[in-house]
Amino acid sequence: MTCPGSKIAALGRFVSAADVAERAGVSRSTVSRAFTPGAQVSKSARHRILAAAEELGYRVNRLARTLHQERSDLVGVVGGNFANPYISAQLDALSSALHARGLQCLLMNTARTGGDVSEDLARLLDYRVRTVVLLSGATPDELIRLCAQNGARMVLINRPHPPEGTLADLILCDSARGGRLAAERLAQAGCRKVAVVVSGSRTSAKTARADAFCAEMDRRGIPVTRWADGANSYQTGAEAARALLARPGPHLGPHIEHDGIFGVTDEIALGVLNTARFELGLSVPGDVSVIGFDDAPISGWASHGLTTIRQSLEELTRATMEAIKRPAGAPTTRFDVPVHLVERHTVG
Amino acid sequence: MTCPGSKIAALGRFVSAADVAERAGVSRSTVSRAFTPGAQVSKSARHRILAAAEELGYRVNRLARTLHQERSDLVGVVGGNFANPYISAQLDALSSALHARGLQCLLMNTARTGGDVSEDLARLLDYRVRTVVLLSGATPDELIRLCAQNGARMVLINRPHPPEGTLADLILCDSARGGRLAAERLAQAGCRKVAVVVSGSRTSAKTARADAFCAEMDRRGIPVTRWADGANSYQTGAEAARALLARPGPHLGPHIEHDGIFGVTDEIALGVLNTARFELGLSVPGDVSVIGFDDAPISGWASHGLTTIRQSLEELTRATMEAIKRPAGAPTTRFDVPVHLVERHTVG
DNA sequence: TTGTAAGCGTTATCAG
DNA sequence: CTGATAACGCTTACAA
Repeated sequence: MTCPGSKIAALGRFVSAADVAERAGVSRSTVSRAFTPGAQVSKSARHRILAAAEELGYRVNRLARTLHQERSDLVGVVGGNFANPYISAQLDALSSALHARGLQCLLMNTARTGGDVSEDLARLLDYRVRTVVLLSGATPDELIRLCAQNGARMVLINRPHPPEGTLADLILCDSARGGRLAAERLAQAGCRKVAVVVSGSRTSAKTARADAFCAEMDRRGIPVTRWADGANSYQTGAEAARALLARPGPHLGPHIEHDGIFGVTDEIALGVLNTARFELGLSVPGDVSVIGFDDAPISGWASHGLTTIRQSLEELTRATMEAIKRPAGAPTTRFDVPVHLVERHTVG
Repeated sequence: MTCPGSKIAALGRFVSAADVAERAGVSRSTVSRAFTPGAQVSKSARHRILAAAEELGYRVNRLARTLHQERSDLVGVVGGNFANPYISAQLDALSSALHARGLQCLLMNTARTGGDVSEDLARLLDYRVRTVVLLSGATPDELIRLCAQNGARMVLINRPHPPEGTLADLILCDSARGGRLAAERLAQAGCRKVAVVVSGSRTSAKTARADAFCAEMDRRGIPVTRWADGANSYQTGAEAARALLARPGPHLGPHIEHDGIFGVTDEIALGVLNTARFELGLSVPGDVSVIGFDDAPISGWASHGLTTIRQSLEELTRATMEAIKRPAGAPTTRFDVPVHLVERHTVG
């Protein structure tokens, strides 16, 4: 730095426009104008102001700026499991897209919270977020009401049965089709007794996937066991595999065996797959076929090669951004994200 | 709802304290007091106010509140690769811990940005974050200066050579020890010619891990090839494996072979591992040993069983939260996160 | 082109 | 216990 007198003076507080105004010898309004895109300021004033701001480390306070505008640049993103291989990829893509659009991502992790979820979510509104995006987890009616009353938009991702009177943009991958595709594929592989592994949660898209799977199997007269317990996690898949694929033996009680398993998320399916292969010593797809849902990046890794139902991350992110970009008063819509079978090596 | 006249009237804008005051028949100040923990309000007034607020869907505007206080509840979290298996786990833990502490997480994804990174990061200050946490990516001097000038704290995670005069809390896992442990383990396995795979980035902790690894190998007289190219990704590991483990043959040019590879992150190491096993048909650890760094959750999966250097996620998160919780004026410190070898099945 | 003044939704101070 | 009133840092008429 060659600017004379530019010794950095840490104020211990945020630099304000008044500080800059004083340094540049203009009024606060002029400083404001210098930072407002379409405003009229003389070249020399702008130059002095920008220099002063640079020296002092001034940045416009967007919190204060937001007090004037009806919408902030804050987008609340809510989820409960950012370590999940698909959700983390989704979050990575979404946060990147938001950033590119000049929007800020206010992240809220609702998992592992003892308290009131609806109170937690409502906290997002304290920051006047323009939109709340629900990636996963519950959708309390309370939040819906709050958003509606405050004119904030909501974007619900993969929530097949949105609460009554919801004022939200819906983004849905075709769970019914996906579940059906999974069933068809296992049937085609010649499975005679199958199972579907869902997490314990009630209202999610996972249930819809499982339902469609069961319906299609029913139609074909193939018996299906429904395992619905635990979280949406690898561990759940592992536990299910131990129970559903137990080999008959003197100490094991009744003989339970399945030759095809559908995990409603890839993480669950990978838990099933690895447990079958490495813990139970089964051949996949020789002894049992496994199919998942999502197509998370790691599912394609050679260590897994999981056959799965893909919901395109690009499409999903594009649709989410479309919804977020809608103007405040626009009517709500619904975006459908296509789904298709990705053939790999875990179904016979 | 049994309240008469409680029909929800969506205002299309955020509900303010003035709205509540009018409905409850009190002044704005009293409304404010009703929402301030230690304040004095009559029981009846509080009751009326809370009821009105509930009906209208009022929430205290923390943006406006922040104008008065010197610190906000916003913590900026910056990273570039949230889909990485270790970073996503870290983000999951951190966001959860922040939430439990009543702090909000303002997430910024700096990857895939064409623009000026330092300008992007500075945008966080526009929201008056009390602290900026850098999970990964570059640390522009510009940002350091800006934070210092504005009295915002910084927390630098695994940035071994912080810029000169940095006013930041440092959180460091013992890269030197980790790199050495990896080298010792490969040497112990009898490796004679090893390689280390780093991503292309310069200033990160990954370089320190690689340096320590090389130094220890040098000391032992074991030749080491350094592959430093591409991103911190699975793909980088895969490409490195193809180059470093190429079998001799007429069309391949010089014979390049290594019997031990250290990937400076688990994601890289997993790329090496899977490519060696499934694409090159090599036995791990029979033909080649592979060791990683991080101990991401998926490294422990039976499909991988990666031997790795673990940096405890719990310790890391705890230290990060400690740093975040420090009061505004507290002197900066340094937290060391221990590191140890996790023995699994990819080193002979 | 610039400055003055009002207002955004809070909280804090100070009378009453 | 409550209500004016003055900040907080900014934007935006309005006036000069």
